Amino acid sequence: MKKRPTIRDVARQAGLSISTVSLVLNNKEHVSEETRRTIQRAIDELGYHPQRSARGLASRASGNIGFLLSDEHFSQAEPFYTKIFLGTEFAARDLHYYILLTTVGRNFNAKRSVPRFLLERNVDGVIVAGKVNERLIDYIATFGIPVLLVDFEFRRKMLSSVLIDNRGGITIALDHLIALGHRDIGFIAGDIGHPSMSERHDAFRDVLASRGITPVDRFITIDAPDTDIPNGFEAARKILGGETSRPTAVVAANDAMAIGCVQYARSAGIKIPDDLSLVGFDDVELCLHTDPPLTTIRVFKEEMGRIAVQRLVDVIRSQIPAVNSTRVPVELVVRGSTQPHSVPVVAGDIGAPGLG
Amino acid sequence: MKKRPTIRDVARQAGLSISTVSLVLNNKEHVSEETRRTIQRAIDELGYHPQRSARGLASRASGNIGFLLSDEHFSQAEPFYTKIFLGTEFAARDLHYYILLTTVGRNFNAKRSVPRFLLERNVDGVIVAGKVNERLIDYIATFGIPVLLVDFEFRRKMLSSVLIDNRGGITIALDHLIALGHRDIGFIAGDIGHPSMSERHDAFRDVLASRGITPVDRFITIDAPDTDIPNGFEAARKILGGETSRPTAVVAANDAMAIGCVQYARSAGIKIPDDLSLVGFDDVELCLHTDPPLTTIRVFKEEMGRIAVQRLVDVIRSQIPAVNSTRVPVELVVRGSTQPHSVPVVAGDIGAPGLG
DNA sequence: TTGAAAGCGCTAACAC
DNA sequence: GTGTTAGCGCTTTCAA
Repeated sequence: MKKRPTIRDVARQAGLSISTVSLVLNNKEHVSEETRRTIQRAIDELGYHPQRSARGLASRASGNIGFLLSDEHFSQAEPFYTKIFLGTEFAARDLHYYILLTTVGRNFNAKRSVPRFLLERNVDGVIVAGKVNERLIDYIATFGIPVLLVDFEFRRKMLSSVLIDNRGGITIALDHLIALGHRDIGFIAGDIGHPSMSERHDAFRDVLASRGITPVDRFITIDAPDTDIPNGFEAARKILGGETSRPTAVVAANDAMAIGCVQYARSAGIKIPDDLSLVGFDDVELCLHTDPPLTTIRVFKEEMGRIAVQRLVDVIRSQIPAVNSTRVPVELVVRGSTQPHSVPVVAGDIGAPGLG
Repeated sequence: MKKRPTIRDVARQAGLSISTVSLVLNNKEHVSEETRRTIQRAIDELGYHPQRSARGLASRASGNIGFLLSDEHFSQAEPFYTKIFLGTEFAARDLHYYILLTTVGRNFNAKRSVPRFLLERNVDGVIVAGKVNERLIDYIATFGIPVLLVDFEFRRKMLSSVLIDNRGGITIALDHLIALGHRDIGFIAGDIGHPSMSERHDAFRDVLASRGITPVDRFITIDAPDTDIPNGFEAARKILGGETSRPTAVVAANDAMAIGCVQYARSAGIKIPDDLSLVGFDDVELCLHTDPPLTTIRVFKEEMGRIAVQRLVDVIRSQIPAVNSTRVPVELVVRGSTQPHSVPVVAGDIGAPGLG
């Protein structure tokens, strides 16, 4: 446990002053190349690393970024937001920041349960992932530090955000199904207050219509309170369990609900993909382990985290609070849960069921 | 963005000195109750919170705890270590610490890729989760800060650790199966270099023997390089796919491998639980979604994280580097993948297959 | 281009 | 019990 060198030691070793060392440490200008090299050599020789607390105190910047996530989102079985967090961690490392993660309850209350890193001025900016209370955002704003939303936005507020190209995802999902011959296509979603969910729903209706297919309300269920597997199961029952005709394909607003759909289908004797084609959204690991593996829309979660940190650090460093939203592209991953729609040739009725 | 009050403001407001305020902030003794109350009132009125960097600089303690995890562990599909991390986060919040997470490559090299929080003296202690390189531990030791291992330990090193009661878990798993009438019991594991894995394996053999059942080597596969689903699939094939008799029950060293086993069984036409009872280990979310849901040994992952932080903070605060290991108990969760062993009554051969 | 010096907000001796 | 004061290791004017 040898005592670590300080900036003073570096200055002495280099035969220069500590302020010049500081200039070099912070990559400031007005330092001759030679001096820079001399100091760099001293730094390397001593194995010097500036101490975070001292820097923080002197510069009034903590070097930390807060990552705020709702309890519900974090404890979700599927590590969707965890992957985003991981991405922030990687980007932060490159940019010499630390990420401080904290979860917040859905019902934010400024009188209690305030993220400590705000009160202690221990973050230079905050990334908020997923759905949170609007008051929380307002509250953070009172601290005068930049905020960036990931996979969330407010209708009435101008805030920088990193978002999923939900519309693009639904578009390629539908075009995939339509190319396979499907016309009777259902849709299931939940937690429709989440922007990603409502965007996917809106896009579903718009794109379908734009392809000349009228969305059938009976095939659409979006009132589930949450987007987990049991809710997907129930939603699937509503769409597939009726007496009347049912869709030949379903788009689920996320993979968890798609898996619920798989489970319902199995319980109801509906074969995937023979009787029903199914497309999920998000591409979480679970997709790989369903039977059959799930065709889905891949979301680059880690990449979203990376971008979020880069954007936020840009704002922190430049002090320019420009508002900008980034849509991260998605891609279609075709696995086993979709196949061409086969028109029953020996069926009693004419053509495919429910074609209209 | 109002300027935040400092300790100076509190002192002025209370009509006392800043050192007395400091004493109150740090819950030190030798302060009269009245003074304490006066100062507390001033603190509340001003909404004062001590600034982390300043505290850190003056006290040479960062107030942070490092959480070190190997890349492989973090990117695992199943959020096993993520749950542990979450637990550390919760405990840290209570104890007014922050967790700084960083991943490290399996091949630690002190010349490069050193966790930055060590170099910058930005953590007061480090929690290492899962299997890591021994040199990394040695390296951390050179910084003179306490280290605590979670779900890992070194044979030759005395280090505090929070461990799973692996032996206890295997014991209840086996007793469960034995109570159901199973005698021919298989075992699959992987990554046997991980202490938890080898402990589970050793326990399997010991406990079985202690119950009067001789472990059958043909029913045991532990040479998979990793513990994921595909490796479980392959391991299951080795045990169940042979020409000769096969076990009527299998214990998998973790749930992922158990799920691989489920998948193999399905592909081979082996029905669970009718033809084969299966017990996993860990109780990750995935267990709930297999068909049938998996009987498993529940590990209290979040609790392990909590305990780790509490232990580590104890050491940090007391400066007493006592070495102690905690075994966190586990429990049996019976779901659908186990059932009584049914002796075929109308079979051609006598008694159950492979009974010996 | 470099150096001297004044803090940043707090803790911790040490006086009183 | 409470106050005074000297730093902690750095950044940042401001001079030189």
